[in-house]
Amino acid sequence: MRLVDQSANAEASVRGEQTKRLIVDTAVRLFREHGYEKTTMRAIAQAAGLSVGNAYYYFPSKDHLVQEFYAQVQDAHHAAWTVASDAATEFVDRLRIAMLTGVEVMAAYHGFAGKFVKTAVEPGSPASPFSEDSRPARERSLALFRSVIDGSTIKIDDELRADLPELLWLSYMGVTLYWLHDMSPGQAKTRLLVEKAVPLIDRLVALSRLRLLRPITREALALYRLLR
Amino acid sequence: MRLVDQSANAEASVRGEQTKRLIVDTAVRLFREHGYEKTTMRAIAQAAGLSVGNAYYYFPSKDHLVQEFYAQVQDAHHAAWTVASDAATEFVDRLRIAMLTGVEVMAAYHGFAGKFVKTAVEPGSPASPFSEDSRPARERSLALFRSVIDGSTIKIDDELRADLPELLWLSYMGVTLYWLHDMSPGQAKTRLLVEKAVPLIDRLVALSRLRLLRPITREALALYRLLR
DNA sequence: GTCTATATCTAGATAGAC
DNA sequence: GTCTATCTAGATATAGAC
Repeated sequence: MRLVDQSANAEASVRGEQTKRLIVDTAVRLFREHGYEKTTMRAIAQAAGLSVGNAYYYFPSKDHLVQEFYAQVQDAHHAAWTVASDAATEFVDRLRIAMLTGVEVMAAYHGFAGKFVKTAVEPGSPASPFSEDSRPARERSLALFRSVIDGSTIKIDDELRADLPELLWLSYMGVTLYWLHDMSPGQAKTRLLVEKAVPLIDRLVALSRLRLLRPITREALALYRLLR
Repeated sequence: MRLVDQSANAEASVRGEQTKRLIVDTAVRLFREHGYEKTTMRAIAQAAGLSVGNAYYYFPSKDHLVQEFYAQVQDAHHAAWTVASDAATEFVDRLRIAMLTGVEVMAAYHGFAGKFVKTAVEPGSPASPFSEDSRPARERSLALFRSVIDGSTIKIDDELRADLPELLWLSYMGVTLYWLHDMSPGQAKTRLLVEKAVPLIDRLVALSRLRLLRPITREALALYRLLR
């Protein structure tokens, strides 16, 4: 009896997962094809062959569907990074590859990504890159930037080393924010930003080991830890 | 005849200005009292004794009313800064005062300022601090940070000097972004950020004159100019 | 627990009459 | 310039089927 019930529940939740997946895939496809705002909940439901109420049964709001979109971009970034970083051992090369592959996987969505950031920057929003809901995606992204360092031959100040992955991730968030507002053809300015800023970061990391700059590095790091 | 017509037009546009002003004042008051999202266009119109359509005759969207809100905060910042900075001559003091007065005039709106930033970060939004519509407010804010430098006794690298006001303004935008997400009581963490980060900026500005750091300063500045 | 259908609410935005 | 009526779309409520 109990066994049967569990089996029924298991099958039911499998069906539920499939429906959930169907909604996400349809939504993301329509976002891609028509943009975020022009894709209505009614259109998503209709294209998926479901009722609007059913979509809201699985996702409390349209914003929550964006979260799933992030996850897909995240996966694409990870895949592209894994392939492209294979042979690179220099920190400066690995960081450039990490950022450029990130920009590349986002490229197709530049037209409407601006609509997403609206909800992402709002304090308390589940779509915020700093939110609890975003933790899984954030952890994966942080792991990527940890691998940028760990796979490289760079020497890093011991104290900086612990926080560097997070700092690189933050700078990648900054690049993303710039990219959103970058209206140059093919977002060429963002690529230029990466090409030029990455060597600067590389030099700063190296400089931070100098006696002259050590105090200010320590202070900046202490402040960062205090306020994050 | 022509004279009479012009007079009539003038009177009409005066009345128009009054209506416009009435809408703005009512909207900003309601934003203050109930927050942004809970203040509907209907409520604004009703409280002002006008129709919704009339409000839209003067302001193409609710976002455009936010712009007016910014302007008022801007004015308050300028007034507070002028009073508080009077006796300060050290760059580090003046920058701290500029940032802290800014945080103070925004304090009352912390609860709902997060709703504003949603529209402000969207590329192409008139409410963006980088937009053409925001130019007047931005110019006034830039003038404030120019006065931070000009009223001080600090020695600055010649090349840095030209862009420093803009860089300080940018860092103030960063402080504002942190403040939005700062849920500590009284936004104490943001105040701490200002107290600690301002001396760091002060030291960085001083360090940038050193021979050792000059090349990297030049490069960073060149990149900034290229991409802004 | 999964899903449909439909009516309804809310609020930003617009159209057209006066 | 100003109004009323209307549209659109996110979101909710309800009632019921499997």
